[in-house]
Amino acid sequence: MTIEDRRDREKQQMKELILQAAAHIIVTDGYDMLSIRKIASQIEYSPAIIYHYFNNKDEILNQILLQGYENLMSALTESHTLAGSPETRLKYLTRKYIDTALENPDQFLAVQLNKSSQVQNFTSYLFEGAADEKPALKILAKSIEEICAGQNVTDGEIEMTAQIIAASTLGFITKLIIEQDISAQRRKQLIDRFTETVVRMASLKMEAQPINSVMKRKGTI
Amino acid sequence: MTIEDRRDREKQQMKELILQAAAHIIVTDGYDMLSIRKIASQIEYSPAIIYHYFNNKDEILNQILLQGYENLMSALTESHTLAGSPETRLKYLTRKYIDTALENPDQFLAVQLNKSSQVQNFTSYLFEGAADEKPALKILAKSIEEICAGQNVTDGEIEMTAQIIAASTLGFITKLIIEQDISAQRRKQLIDRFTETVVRMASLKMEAQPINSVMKRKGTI
Amino acid sequence: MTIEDRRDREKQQMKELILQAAAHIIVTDGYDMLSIRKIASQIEYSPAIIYHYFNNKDEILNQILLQGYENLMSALTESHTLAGSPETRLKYLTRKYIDTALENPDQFLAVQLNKSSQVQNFTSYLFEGAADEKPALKILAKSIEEICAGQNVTDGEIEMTAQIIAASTLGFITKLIIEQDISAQRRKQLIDRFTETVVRMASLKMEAQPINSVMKRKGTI
Amino acid sequence: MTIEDRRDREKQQMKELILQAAAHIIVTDGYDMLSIRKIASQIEYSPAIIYHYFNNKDEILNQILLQGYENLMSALTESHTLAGSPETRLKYLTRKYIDTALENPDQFLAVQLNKSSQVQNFTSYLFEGAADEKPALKILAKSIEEICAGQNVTDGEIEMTAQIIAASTLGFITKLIIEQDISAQRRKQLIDRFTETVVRMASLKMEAQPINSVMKRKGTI
DNA sequence: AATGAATGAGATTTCATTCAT
DNA sequence: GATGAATGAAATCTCATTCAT
Repeated sequence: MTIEDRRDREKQQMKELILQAAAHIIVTDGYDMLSIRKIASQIEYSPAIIYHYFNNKDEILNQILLQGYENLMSALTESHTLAGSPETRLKYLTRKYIDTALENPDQFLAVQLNKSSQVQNFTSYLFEGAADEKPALKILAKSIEEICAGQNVTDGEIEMTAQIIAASTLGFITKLIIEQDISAQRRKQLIDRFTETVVRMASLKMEAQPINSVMKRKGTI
Repeated sequence: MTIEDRRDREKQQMKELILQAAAHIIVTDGYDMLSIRKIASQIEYSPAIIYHYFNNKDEILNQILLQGYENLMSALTESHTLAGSPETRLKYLTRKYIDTALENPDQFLAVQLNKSSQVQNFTSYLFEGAADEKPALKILAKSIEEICAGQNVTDGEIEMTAQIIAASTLGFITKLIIEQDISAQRRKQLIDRFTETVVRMASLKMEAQPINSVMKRKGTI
Repeated sequence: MTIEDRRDREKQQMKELILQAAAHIIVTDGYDMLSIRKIASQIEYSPAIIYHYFNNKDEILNQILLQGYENLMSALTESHTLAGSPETRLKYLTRKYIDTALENPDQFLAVQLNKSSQVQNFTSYLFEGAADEKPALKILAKSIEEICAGQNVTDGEIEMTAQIIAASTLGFITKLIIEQDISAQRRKQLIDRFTETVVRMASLKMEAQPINSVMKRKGTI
Repeated sequence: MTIEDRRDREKQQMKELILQAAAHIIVTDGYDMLSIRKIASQIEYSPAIIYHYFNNKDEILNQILLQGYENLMSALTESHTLAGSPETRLKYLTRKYIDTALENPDQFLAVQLNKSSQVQNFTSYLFEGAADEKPALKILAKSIEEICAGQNVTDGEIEMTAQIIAASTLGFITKLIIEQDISAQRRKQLIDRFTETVVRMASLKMEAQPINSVMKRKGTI
C-alpha cells in the first residue's frame, strides 16, 4: 500500500500547489484574471497537466473558495471558547473574524460575494433557522444570547440580530478591502470602533433607557 | 429642429437600450461575463453598431455604474429633508436606501463593490474627513448628530459611526441580494430589524445605562 | 447652363477637398493608415458622403497618386526648357526633381513604389522604347544626348543611361525620405554630390578623355 | 535527448513554415495585407496555433526582415574577399547584391523600404560616419577607395560616394522588382549597364584624366 | 506523470460600404 | 447633397480544453 500512499500524497501535494498558485493569482491580479495558463506558468508546468488533477477551471475555483470558508470557520470556532465576559468575547470574535478575512482579502470577497448556489450552500445565513444550521452563526447567536441573558428575548430575535451583525461585519470588511488607500492607523481605529458597535447591536433591550435622553432632548419631559 | 430632436431621442433610446441590455447581462451572468457580443445579440443588432453609440466597452460600464450611483444619491438627498424625529428620519433614510438599492440589485453591487479607482472616487467613504466631502455620508452624519444632540460627541466619532453604519448597510444589502432564496416576508422582517439596529448603532452615548443591566447580570451590583 | 456649371464647380471643389484630406493623412500617418472614416472626420463630413464623389477608396487613392505624378512631371517639363550647358541643365533637372519629390515625400513614395498596373502605366520606364513614350524619360534622354553630342552613342545606350539615372535618383530620394534623422545640412551635401554624380553617369564615353571633351565643348580648350 | 531534438527540429520547421507563408503573402498581396489569418489559412492551420510559435504579428514580421537583411549581408561579405582589380570587384559586388536581392524581391523591398526605427537601425546608412558603422557600406567604401588610390580623395568623399552608390543601387533594384513586365533579357542588359555605371560613379577624380590613372594602375601604361 | 501541439470559440475593435431618409 | 444607422467581414489576440505521445 505504501506505493499507492506515496502516489496519493504526491497527488495531493500537486493539487495543493495548484490551488496555492491560483489563490495567489486571484489575490495579486484579481479574481477574473485567473486563467489556467497563468496557473501553469506560475507553477512552471504545462497547462495540460492541470487537467490531470482537476476536471476544469471551476473545480479549482470552488476548492479555493471552500478553503477560504473553512479558514474563516476555524478562526471562529477557535476563538469562541475563550474566557471573559460575553461582550469581551463578542468583541474578540468579531476582531478575529475581521483579521482572518483581511489576511486573504480577495479570497474572502471571492467567497462571501459569490452567488453560485454551490458556494451559497456554505455562506448563506439569512434564512430562518440559520442559527441552527450554520456553525458560525450559532457561535455568534450564543454570544448574543449570553449578553441578553435574563432579558425577555426570543430565539428568533437573537437569530436575526446575529444575522444582521454578520451581514454588517461582511459590509465593514468589504469596505476595508475595497478602499485601498486607508492607512493602517485609520483601519485600526475603524476596527476598534466597529467591534464596540457590534456589542451595541447585540444589546437588544437597551431601548428602555436611551429613549429618555431622546425625549428629554425633544422637550417631551 | 424636430428632425434633429427625433434623432437625438432615438439615439438616446438606443443608448438606453444598450445600457439596459448590459445591466441585464451583469445581473444574469455576472459582472465579468459582459461582452459587446452578448449585448449585441441581446438587442439583436450587430456588435459593430454598439461602437456607434459608445466608444468602447468601458464607456458602457462606466455609464452603468454612474447611473446606479446617481440613482442612489438622489434617493438619499430626497429623503433627508423629511420631518419627524431624527430617529424616524434615520430609519426612513436607511429604508429608502435599501429599497432603492434593491430596485437595481446587480447594478448596485456592480457599483459598490467596484475596486477601480475611477469608481472609488465616487463610492469611497472610509477615509478621515469623508463626511465633509461625500454628500451621502454627510446626510447620514447629520442624522446621527441630531440623535446625539446635547451629548458630548466629537465630529470624529460621528463620522466614524456614519461610516460604520454605511458599511454595515452595504453588507446587509449585499447579503439580501446575494442570498436569492429569501422570501419577501423574511426580507421585510430583516429590513425592519435592520433599520432599528441602525438607530441603536447611532445612539452613541447610551452605554451609560445598558451597562447597569450587564453589571446586574454579572452580579457586580 | 450656369446652374449646372456651379454644381460642377462645387462638386469639383468637394472632390479636391477630399483628395487633399486623404493626401494629408497619407503624409501624416502613413500610407496604410488612410481610411474613409479618417478622411471624413478630417473634412468634417460623414463617411457616407464621400461615396457620393468617389466610387470607393481605391478611386481616391488613384487620384492622389495621379496628382502626385502629374506634379512631378510638370516640375520636370518646366525645368528642361532652361538655358545653359547640358550638364548644368541636367543638374538642375535632377535637383528640381528631388526637390519636388521631397515636397510631398509620402505621396512620392506612394506613387513611385506602387505596383498596381494602373499606376505602373504611368510610372514604369525600364522597358525598351520607354524614352519615346515617357515624357520624363524623354527629357532626361535629351539631356544625356546633348552631353554626349559628337560621340558615337546609340539611342539605346542613351535610353538605358536615362533609365539607370532615373532609377538611381528614385533610390536616392527614397533613402532621403526613409531615413528621417538626417540633418538638413547633410541632406543638402548629399544632394549636391548626387547631382554631380548624375552628370558623371550621363557622360557615357568619358572613359577616353572625358573631361577634355567636356571642356572642349564648353570652349575651355 | 533525441526526442527533444526532434521536437526542436519540428518546432523550427514549423516556424520556418510560418515565416515562408508570411513572406509569400507579403510577396503576393503586399506588405500590409499580411494577417495572421492569411498565414494560418495558407499553412492550413488555425490562427491560434501561430501564437504558439510567435508571440505576436510583429515578431513574425521582424523575423522576416532580419532574415532578409542577414541574407543580403552575407552575400556581400562573402563576395568582397575576391581577387581581381578593384573595378572588377566592385562590379561583382554590385551584381551579387542585385542578384541576392532579386532572389527574394518582396522581402528585399519589405526590409529596405521599411521606415520603422527598429528596421532602420539596420538599414540606414546615409548619416555621416556610416562607413565606419555599417559593414556593408564599409565594404563598398573600401572598393571605392582602392579605385581612387593615389588620388587626393578624402574619407568623407569616399563615404558619400558609397552612400550614393548604395542608394542608387537600391533604386535600381526597386525598379527591377516593381516593373514586373521586363523580360529576362532586358533585365540582364540593364544590370550589365548598371554595374558599369557604378564603376563610373566610383571613379571620383576621373575629371582630370580618369582612364589614364586606371590604366596606369592596371599596368597598361 | 507530463507535455507540446492544436483547436474552436470568443474577446474587442476597425473598416469599407450600403441605405433609408 | 448629406447624414446617421447599420452591417458583415476582418483584424489581433486569449482562453479553456483535448489529445497523441
